[in-house]
Amino acid sequence: MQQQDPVMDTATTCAIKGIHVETVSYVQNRIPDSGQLNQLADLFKLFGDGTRIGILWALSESEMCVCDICALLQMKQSAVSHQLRNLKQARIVKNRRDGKVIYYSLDDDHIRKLLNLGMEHVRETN
Amino acid sequence: MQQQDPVMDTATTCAIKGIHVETVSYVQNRIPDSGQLNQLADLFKLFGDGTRIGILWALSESEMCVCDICALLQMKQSAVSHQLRNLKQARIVKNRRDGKVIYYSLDDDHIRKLLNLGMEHVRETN
DNA sequence: TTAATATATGAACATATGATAATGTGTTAA
DNA sequence: TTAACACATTATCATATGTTCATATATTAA
Repeated sequence: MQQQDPVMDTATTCAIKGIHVETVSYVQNRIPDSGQLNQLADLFKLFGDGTRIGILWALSESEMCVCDICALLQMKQSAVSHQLRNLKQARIVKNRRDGKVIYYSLDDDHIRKLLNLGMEHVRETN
Repeated sequence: MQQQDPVMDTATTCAIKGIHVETVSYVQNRIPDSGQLNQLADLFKLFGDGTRIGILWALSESEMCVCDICALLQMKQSAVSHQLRNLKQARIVKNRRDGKVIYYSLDDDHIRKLLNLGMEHVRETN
């Protein structure tokens, strides 16, 4: 995109007149539809909590059962179970049953990549 | 990690007795400290909102001023400004002033990679 | 200096979210 | 079948979060 001067445009919802019409339409044609953007936001939302990130990072190291995670992260079983449910609904984790025990693991290798890429950014901004 | 049988352990915070001691200590040695995990969660939290994802994706296509974003996403100037502030504090976006206009852009190429990687996952789970 | 524009900020409010307690479900072993 | 265990679910509550309205700040042009 090249630089443009702001121009007058009366057809905006916000109270402001000077928008860069070319930029806006350029971006409009390249941005995903709001459905996909919301799905993407919902995915990241699940990464946006300290305890869930703990669970995910743990599962990226090894398959674990619910009470292993409780012990590791010092959380109540109920809280862990609730979060695992959220993560499973979004297909971020999967599970298998072996007798009374249910083992959880990451569903997809994208998850591991996202964790690592995010951590790279965190470590660089320190 | 090899499979282990659950064992009895009375020193757990949750009410459950059968944890895989080896797994838990294995993971405990590999998981980042809670400070870093929280920083990582805070980063992803900012990606976990539809309007912010819209802003970020837009900025990944082109530098834009505040009112361009308002027009593009049909949002109030105030709402956009608040979110840009959050994104800037986390060094996810940066800005430059040119007269009365302030142009925003992504601060870092990690951001673009995270967006793309996340979208890959979204598209595959559909 | 004053008016107009672009953006930022503060307070208030409604909604979303995560943790908890209590209870329910499913599995195994006695 | 009964008890014990691992996990899931429901309801509730306190807190976090995003948007809005009103107003403040900064820059430019007249």
